Amino acid sequence: MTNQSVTTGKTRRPEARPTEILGAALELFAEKGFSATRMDDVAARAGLSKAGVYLYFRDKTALLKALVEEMAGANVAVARGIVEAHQGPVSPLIATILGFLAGQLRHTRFAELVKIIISESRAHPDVGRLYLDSVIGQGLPLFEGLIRRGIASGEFRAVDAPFAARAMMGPMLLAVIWKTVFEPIGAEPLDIEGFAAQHADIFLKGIQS
Amino acid sequence: MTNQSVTTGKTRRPEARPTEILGAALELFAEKGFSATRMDDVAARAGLSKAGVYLYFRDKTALLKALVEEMAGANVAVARGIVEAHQGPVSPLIATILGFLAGQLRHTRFAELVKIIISESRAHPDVGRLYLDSVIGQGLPLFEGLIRRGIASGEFRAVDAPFAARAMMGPMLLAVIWKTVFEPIGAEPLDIEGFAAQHADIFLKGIQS
DNA sequence: ACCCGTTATGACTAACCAGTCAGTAACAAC
DNA sequence: GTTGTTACTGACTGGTTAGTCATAACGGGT
Repeated sequence: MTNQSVTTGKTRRPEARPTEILGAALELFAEKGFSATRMDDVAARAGLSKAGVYLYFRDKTALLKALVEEMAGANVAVARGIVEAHQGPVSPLIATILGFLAGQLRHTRFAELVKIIISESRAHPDVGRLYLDSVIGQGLPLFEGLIRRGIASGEFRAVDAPFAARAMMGPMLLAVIWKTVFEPIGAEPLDIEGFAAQHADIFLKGIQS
Repeated sequence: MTNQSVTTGKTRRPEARPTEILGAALELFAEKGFSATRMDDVAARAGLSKAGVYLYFRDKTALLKALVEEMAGANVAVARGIVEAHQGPVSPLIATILGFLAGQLRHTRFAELVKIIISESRAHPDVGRLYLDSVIGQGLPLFEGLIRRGIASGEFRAVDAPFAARAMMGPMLLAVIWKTVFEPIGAEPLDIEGFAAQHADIFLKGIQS
């Protein structure tokens, strides 16, 4: 509307900046890790100067927080919607969720982001807490509820719901670490979707009544 | 034999140094993380000067490598011994191994070390590779073999052994991350042994034929 | 044509820390 | 004692980089 000027380097496009900067940051964080990424790099890839980045984000950490909020927020909302809308036996839903998660790990930067949070949470506890509150604190109760539903309906035997929910997520975390830590240094690639399917199969048989 | 002088600060004790330095390093790495630990800190806690540390270890990385070799080497050897000596049905052995691992996570710095390897493997790929070769590369085949044994004897159904072995370890990795990443920033503590037991129960029922 | 607020930048600073090196203290041998 | 060797240290260097600031370009409004 307002600004139809050329897309050349030096033009100013205030509204587009934050998105561009976050895009650049996400790419670089995923490629090189958080601490190895210099603010100059982010700026360069976003097409402005380092000082320019600081017009839109207070901190290097603010970049990471924004990325976590963005990705986490979206995913949790989707998951909550699916879970709450679902009727009938929960087993297929659990399998679906695990498959969906596997797809997310393959096709988005979700895995890399989780790995960064794990690596940086000692140096940046607020980021860790943000993830703990907005992803784990939302997601785990959702899964616990699902398992409780299954127990109540007689579909599952009486396992400990918090433990079971964590056991359900464990292998997905392993997939994250495998992909982001060990594949880059030479481990043979893991077929995440196949793995998730096999895990769902074992897990569901394991809690079936 | 040779050196019976006083144990005062400035005396020289060449034989004891490496152990003392590694001990200090392990404590500090576990407390503050690898990059946040300064060589001066390690030196101070070990009771000598920073330059002194460099008489015994080439690098900061060399400290980490030595720690990984030490802890990993020991654990894998034990596991291999137990697995190879075992006769009869493998289910109880798998439960035992998971319980043993849970104990190790609670009572040693194993979890912290794993977390550090995960965090630092981008900046120090040789450490990552060392762990990949000496722990994962040794441990996983061991568990895969166990599962194959169970399948062959009719104890387990025909699951994919590599996937199943990873599904078996996934929740233990989650315990590592929970303890070292989220508990320090305020997550409620996880009863690792209870969790491991519940997981073993689910997992074994899940692969039973 | 000229403002003037907004958007942008180059150049700088301040802090941090792994790793080095020239030199010192302790001990052993004689 | 004196000398040679080993164990050790204080003080320094060099490289790195997040965040700042004074100054410049832009462009819409009049």
